[in-house]
Amino acid sequence: MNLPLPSETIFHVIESTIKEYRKFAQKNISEQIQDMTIDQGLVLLFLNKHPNLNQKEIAELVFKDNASMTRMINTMVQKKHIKRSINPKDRRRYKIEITNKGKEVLETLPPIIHHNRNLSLKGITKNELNQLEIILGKIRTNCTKT
Amino acid sequence: MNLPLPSETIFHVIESTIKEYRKFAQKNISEQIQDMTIDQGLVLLFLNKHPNLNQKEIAELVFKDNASMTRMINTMVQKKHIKRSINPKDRRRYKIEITNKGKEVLETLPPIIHHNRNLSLKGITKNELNQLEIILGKIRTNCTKT
DNA sequence: CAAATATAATTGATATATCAATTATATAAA
DNA sequence: TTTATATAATTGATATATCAATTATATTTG
Repeated sequence: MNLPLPSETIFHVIESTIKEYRKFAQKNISEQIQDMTIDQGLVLLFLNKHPNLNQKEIAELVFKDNASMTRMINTMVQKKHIKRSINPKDRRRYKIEITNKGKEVLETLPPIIHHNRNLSLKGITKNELNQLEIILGKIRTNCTKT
Repeated sequence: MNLPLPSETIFHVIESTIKEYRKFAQKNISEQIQDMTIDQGLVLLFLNKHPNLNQKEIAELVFKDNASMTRMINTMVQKKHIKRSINPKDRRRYKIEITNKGKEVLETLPPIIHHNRNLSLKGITKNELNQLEIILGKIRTNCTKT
């Protein structure tokens, strides 16, 4: 069987792209905010917009599993960016709240992220973005529906 | 600043696609081979095609850093899929060789991987793949050259 | 209602990711 | 040739990824 090497496939290109973006974005965040990962930043952004998300829902939004999310939330609580409190309506799930310190950090994030997205998408047309989304969507569907 | 949520961006789509593909591919591998990760499989494929790769070069091909690669090679050595030996021409780098056991596993990999790629790219035209590659390439370049 | 099932979160074990520091060897420059 | 610099790999520390098992609480069903 003449199997192309992994490095010759589209998956390699996809992986390489998202990894470079993450490196790039992380570097720009680290230059302005100490001890903040991209994913922790994303969690703050999601919580800010949707304060009633529980851990499971946040996990899904940032592509983590529940176990990873538990530990990630732990470190964010340690850093006092968020706090956990029991949700009396359903004692299985926590209520996650952004602290004042978390809110301060949150203030500084949007311009950095905006800048990251802008630079990394420079020169790419709306139409190309649409194409990208459609094609990737097909691949994703193939993987989940098969 | 009205920043779109991360889940509304193209990066979310890219990340989601590659993660679903990895899940899908890992599931199909695990069904046939015990205790084998995608990345370990990729390392075997690369080594098979290019036997003179050192750890640093392999790392680059599978998007790991050197530290991760050291540990990954450790576990692959433990599992007796590969072995390390000193390279007399340059005693800083190891010679990595696939063992007979590694070769046996390697035999079973290509059909599985072929199947994974085929299914996940089903219904996607050559032209779409080209588009995908070009657009992602632009993003990647923006991230590395900025 | 009581038993069975489902859900959210945690924990343990092991692997991998990441950064900084270190070791050993090779190569370049004074 | 000695010194300085560069390279390949390792190690330590901490965070995250993943799977399986467990706990606590809710919900469904008989």
